[in-house]
Amino acid sequence: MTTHPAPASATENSEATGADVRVRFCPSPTGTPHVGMARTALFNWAFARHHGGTFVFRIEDTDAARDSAESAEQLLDALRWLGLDYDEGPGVGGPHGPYRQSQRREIYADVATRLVEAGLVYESFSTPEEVEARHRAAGRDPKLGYDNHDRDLTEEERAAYRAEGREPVLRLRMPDEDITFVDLVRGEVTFRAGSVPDFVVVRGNGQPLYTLVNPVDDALMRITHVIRGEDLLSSTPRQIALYRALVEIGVAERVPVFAHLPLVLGEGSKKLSKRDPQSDLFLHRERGFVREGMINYLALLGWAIGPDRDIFTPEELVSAFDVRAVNPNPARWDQKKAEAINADHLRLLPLPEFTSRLLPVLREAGVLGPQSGMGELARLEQVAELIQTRIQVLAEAVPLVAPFYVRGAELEIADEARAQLKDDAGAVLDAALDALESISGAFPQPLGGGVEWTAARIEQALREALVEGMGLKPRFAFGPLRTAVSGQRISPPLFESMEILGKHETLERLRRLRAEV
RNA sequence: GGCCCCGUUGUGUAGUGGCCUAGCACGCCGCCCUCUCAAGGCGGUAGCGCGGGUUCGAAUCCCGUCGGGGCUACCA
Repeated sequence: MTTHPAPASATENSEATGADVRVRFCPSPTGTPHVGMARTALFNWAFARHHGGTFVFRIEDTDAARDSAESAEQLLDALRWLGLDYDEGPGVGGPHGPYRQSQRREIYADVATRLVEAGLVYESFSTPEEVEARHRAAGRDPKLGYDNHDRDLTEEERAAYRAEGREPVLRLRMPDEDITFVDLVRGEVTFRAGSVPDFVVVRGNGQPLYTLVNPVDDALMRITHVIRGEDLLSSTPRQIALYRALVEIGVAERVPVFAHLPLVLGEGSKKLSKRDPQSDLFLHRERGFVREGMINYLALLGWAIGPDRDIFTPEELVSAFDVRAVNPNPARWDQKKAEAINADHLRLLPLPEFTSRLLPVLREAGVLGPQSGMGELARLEQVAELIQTRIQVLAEAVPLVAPFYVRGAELEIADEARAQLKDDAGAVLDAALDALESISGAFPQPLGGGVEWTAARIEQALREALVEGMGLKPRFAFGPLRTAVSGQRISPPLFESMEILGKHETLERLRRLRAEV
């Protein structure tokens, strides 16, 4: 853990440390939610909640060509699923709204005008081709980027360009000095003077760009800490420069504190791409990640709660989270570890809760109908108890639970289960049938007693008949029964399954397989 | 190419000069338990990128080097 000193200057950096902390999550609605994005949201949320501060959600939909309403809807869905509640944002409002950038055009236009009037931003007419040509002519690398050529154009020169029909972009004049800031994750970071060219803040058509809009909104929304991905680290000097300009014209109070989170990598040390299915948050949800498991694993991508521990609840994350303790090195998405963490959380759920998490998954899979009666739900809880330690993600419950919700006659016997049957399968089934017939299938009596069809009783009878009676090894004795009862090679515990199914159903399944061998 | 970031077992991490013959978790391997599969228990595998320094002592500090990554738009 590295702890960095508090920022020195009050005007350059926020001193907020308590309830005055304000952070934001501000994705642009392009595509489906990404796990890296989810982690960024999570850390911002945890930081705000830890300090008792404010978590702002803002939608950066300034790119009409790529943004979509469906994507914005998915963002909301993702935050809702993870339980990352925000204090200000779309739907809940707040004192600094609106919280969709597409509704803030006038604000940006106004700020741009003031920036121009203050001489902090200037009109630039150069085309990329002209810039490159000048670099070549001067013997410089043509890929250097903008050359600050239009910084000091005279009124006449500008008029001449306009006469050609050119529409200028607006560029921010970068300061002629090193830009240094203290990153909460990385410590002091310095960008050399002159390494960042003057950049465009407003397009030729008057549309403001991210480079303007993002810091302007952060300033107006009084954001104190900017916590975001490392991919934005290199744009920080530009934002600081713009921030200083905003302070100068009275739009911003101060430059916020920055914290750049490590990237989330995919296989082979490349940034986890949106194309990679593992990056899709909803695919994991569909697989049966629960919110607690996803949050836990996401938090582990760059942060640790303690030396000998990695399972914790969202509440524990909030109370322990410290962005300064986030590791700066990139983290790889490890599906196996993610599922193992999720499995731990499944086991931590109280049985009734675990059962109700299973419900939508089973309905979606068609195992259960859209409506369930009391009896069906009661049985589900019994089955759930048997599988709670047997699955890592909810979707894995489907094949284990399905056999309990079909009638014996419709039970499909899987090939691999049938393949395990030996020559003695018929004899084993006969003996089992015989042994089980003698057990009463009576339902439990209210005052106790009458309960004979229990796992313990079933096991006892079967062991006597097959293991002791026929001299079979348990594994071979019960194999055919498992195939008959579940139709699967792998199933929840056999005797408990029989108990849940009841005597009638159990015997029917045994008889049915008996007839086929 | 330029600018910036990063470098502890396969993966995620603990580690802030002696507690480190480097801890934990996932993975993998083996054993135990066992009606299958899990869970659980026990054990094993594997790491400080490299080279110099500073120091009585370095994973920890410094320098260099190598490697990986990000950004380099009138996208965000």
